Amino acid sequence: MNQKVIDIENILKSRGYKLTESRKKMVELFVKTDVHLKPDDAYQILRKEGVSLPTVYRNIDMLREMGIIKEITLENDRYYELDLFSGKKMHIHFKCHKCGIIKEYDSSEVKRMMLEQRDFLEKTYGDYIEDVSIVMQGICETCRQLKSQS
Amino acid sequence: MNQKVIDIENILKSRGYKLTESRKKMVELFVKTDVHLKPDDAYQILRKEGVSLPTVYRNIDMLREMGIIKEITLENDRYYELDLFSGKKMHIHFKCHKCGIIKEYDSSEVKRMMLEQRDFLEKTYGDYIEDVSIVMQGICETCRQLKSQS
DNA sequence: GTAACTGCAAATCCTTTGCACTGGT
DNA sequence: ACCAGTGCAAAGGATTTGCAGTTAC
Repeated sequence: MNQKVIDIENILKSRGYKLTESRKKMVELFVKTDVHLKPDDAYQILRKEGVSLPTVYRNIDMLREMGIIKEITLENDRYYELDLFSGKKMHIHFKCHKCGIIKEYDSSEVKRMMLEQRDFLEKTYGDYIEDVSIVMQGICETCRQLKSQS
Repeated sequence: MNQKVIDIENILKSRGYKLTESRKKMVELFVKTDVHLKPDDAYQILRKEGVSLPTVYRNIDMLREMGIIKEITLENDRYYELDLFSGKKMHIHFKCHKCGIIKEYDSSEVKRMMLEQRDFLEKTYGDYIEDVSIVMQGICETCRQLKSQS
């Protein structure tokens, strides 16, 4: 079994949570997919294994409070994704408002710059910044090409 | 009357929209407050002038499509604020998860860096980025001080 | 005059909750 | 055996929609 899954399960147990079937399945799902899922996305997959919607929501809340997954909000939708092993990971998402695709920019260059910005802002404003989420919107490469053909 | 209000009204008229009472009042509200408002915040103010909730939503959508206001999503809440005269304005918001206060970082230094990043990402990934919204979360200065006292 | 706009009420969608039952320790 | 965790059904809150009446042009 995946080591991350085992680690997370141990964390849950050590904090007094029960390792139920639904929780195991949810943890596996988040580790396996490793991308943003809406609660209903997770439900559509987990329902096949007999997990109910309220349980999906309840366990999302629990995993979030434990810092195992994190929330990203884009427009009216909330997404969740694995966060535990990401350290001070920065989330830089792009959403195309033609086709709606969401992708994550994983550029170390940008992350490095963003870290500098964070430190600068902390110094300037005195706030303690735990989390940075950047959402960019526009038109993705694919849609741009479609556009120029028509 | 405020010049911005007049400008926006002219834009709406020129695009074939009717300048109804509710729209005038909404435009004035967004220009006057110049901060993020939830749909219901706007409604609580505008209802006193006889504007209904569905109309608030419908006109928010319309003003957004016209690029006059823009949406910011923080956790489960959607906020809207004036965007027309902001050019390629970057929105950098900070939310304290102790007291819930939301403030905008208005640092030209960070905006300059963010512009570089945007250009870099456009080149790297080929997407056309129209809009950048950065949400930082953590603990604000005030709450940090309260914490250290206790 | 007429098409766009509005208010009202109802529908819809996402999320949460109450409660009795079940499963993990 | 106990209490956290679950499914179900129902409640709740935000947003959207259908429709008949109204207003700006």
